[in-house]
Amino acid sequence: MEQKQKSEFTKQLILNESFKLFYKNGFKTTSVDKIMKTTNLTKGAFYHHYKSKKELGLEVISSKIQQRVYEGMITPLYQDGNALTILKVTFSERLKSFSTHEKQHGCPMNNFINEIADEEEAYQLALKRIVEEWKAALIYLLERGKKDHVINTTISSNAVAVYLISSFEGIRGVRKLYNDDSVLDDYILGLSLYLNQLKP
Amino acid sequence: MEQKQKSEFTKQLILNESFKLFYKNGFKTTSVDKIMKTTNLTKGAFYHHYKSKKELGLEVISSKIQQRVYEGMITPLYQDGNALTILKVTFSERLKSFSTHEKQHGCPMNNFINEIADEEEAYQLALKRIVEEWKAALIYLLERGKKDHVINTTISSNAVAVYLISSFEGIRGVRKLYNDDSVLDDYILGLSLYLNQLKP
DNA sequence: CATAAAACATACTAACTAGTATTTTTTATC
DNA sequence: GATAAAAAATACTAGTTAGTATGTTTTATG
Repeated sequence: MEQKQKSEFTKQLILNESFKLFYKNGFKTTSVDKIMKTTNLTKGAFYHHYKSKKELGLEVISSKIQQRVYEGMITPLYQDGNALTILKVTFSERLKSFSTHEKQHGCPMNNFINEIADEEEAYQLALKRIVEEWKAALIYLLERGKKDHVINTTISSNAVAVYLISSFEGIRGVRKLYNDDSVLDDYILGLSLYLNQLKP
Repeated sequence: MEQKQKSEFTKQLILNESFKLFYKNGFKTTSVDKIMKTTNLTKGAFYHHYKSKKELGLEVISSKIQQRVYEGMITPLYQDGNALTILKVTFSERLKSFSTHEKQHGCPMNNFINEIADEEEAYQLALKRIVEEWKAALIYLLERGKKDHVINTTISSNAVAVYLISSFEGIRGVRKLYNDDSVLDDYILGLSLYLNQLKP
C-alpha cells in the first residue's frame, strides 16, 4: 500500500477501535495495550501515530464523538419545516433508533463529560465545543420557529436549548439503570409536554 | 477507645474518605492504596472491614450517595405547601446551593451512573434504587398537587418525574464544561417554563 | 539498486493495581 | 494478668499501566 494511505488507514483504525472500547469500557480503564490488541498492531505503531493517550482521547472527541452528535442531533435541526415538529421528531426518533448496545452504554459524549471533563481542561474544551454547536443549532431553530409564528416569541431560546440538551443527556444516563425502554417512553412524553409549552 | 466504636469509626472514616475521592477522581481510578493513605491507615485495615473494593463501592452508593440525594432532592418534596412551588424551589435552590467543588465535579450519583452502571448489575441496582425513590417522591408530590388543584390532572406524573430527573442530572454534567454559572441560570429558566406548563 | 525516512515490532522500565498471607498491636473477658 | 479475638500493620504476589529505547521492515526517492 502507498505510505500516506497506509498511515492514514492505521490512524483511523486506532481511532475507530479506541472509540468503541472507550464507549464500552470507559476512557481511563481502556489501556493502550487493549486498544492495540484489537487492531492487531503493537505499541510501537501507536506511539508512532499518537504522542500520548491524551492526544488520542482528544482526537476521539473532536472527530468520532463530534461526528456522532452532528449526524444524530445537529444536522437534522437545519432542515426545512415546522420548527416544533423538527424538535419533536429529532429528539424522540433519535432515542427510538438506538441499539441495545447504545441504550446500555448511554451517550458517548455524556460518558466522556462525566468521566474526564473535570480532570483536564483540554477535554473540557473539546467537549464544550460540541455542546456549544448543538446549542447554537437549537437556538437557530427556535428563533426560526419564532419568525414562522410556531414558537412563542417570549420564551428564551437559550434557556430552552440548555434545558433540552440537559434532559437528553440525562435520560441517556438514567436509561442505563433500567433493562427496558419504558423510561424512554416516559421521557418522550415529558418532552412533548415541554415542547407544547413553546407554542405561541 | 471501645472496640465496637473503634471499628465503626474506622469503617465510617474509610467510607467518608473514599466517597470524597470517588467524587473527585472517579471510582475506577481511585485505588484502595490512595484511599487508605488519606485515612492514615493501611491496607490491612481496609481488607479487615471490607471484603473488596466493589463492596466498598456499593456501600458508598447505598449510604453516602443515597443520603445526599435524600437530603437534597427527596425529603424536601414531602413538605407541606403548594406542590408547584415546592418543585420550583427544591430544584433551583439545590442548584444554587452547590459549592464550586460540587459544580466542577457534577452529581456524585450521575458520575457513578455514567462510569459504572453499565459494568456490573450490582451497581446498576444500587443506583436504580435511589432514582426510583426520587421518582416516587416526585410522583407523590405531583399527585398531591393534582388533588390540591394546582397541577393539571391530565398530565402523566410518571413522565414529568422522569423528565425532571433527567434534566437535573443532565445539567450537572453540562455544567462541568463551563467555568461560570450562566448555564445553570439558563437551566433554571428552562425548568420554570416547564413547571408552568403543569398548571391546570 | 542504494539511501533515507516512515511504519511498525520487540523488549523493556518504573510505577501502580487489587488482593492475600502473616505478623503485631490493641481491646475484651475471664 | 492470662487468654482469646478483633483491629491494624507489614510484606508480599501477580498482573497491569503509560511511556521509552532500540530494533526491524516497508515504502519512497534519487
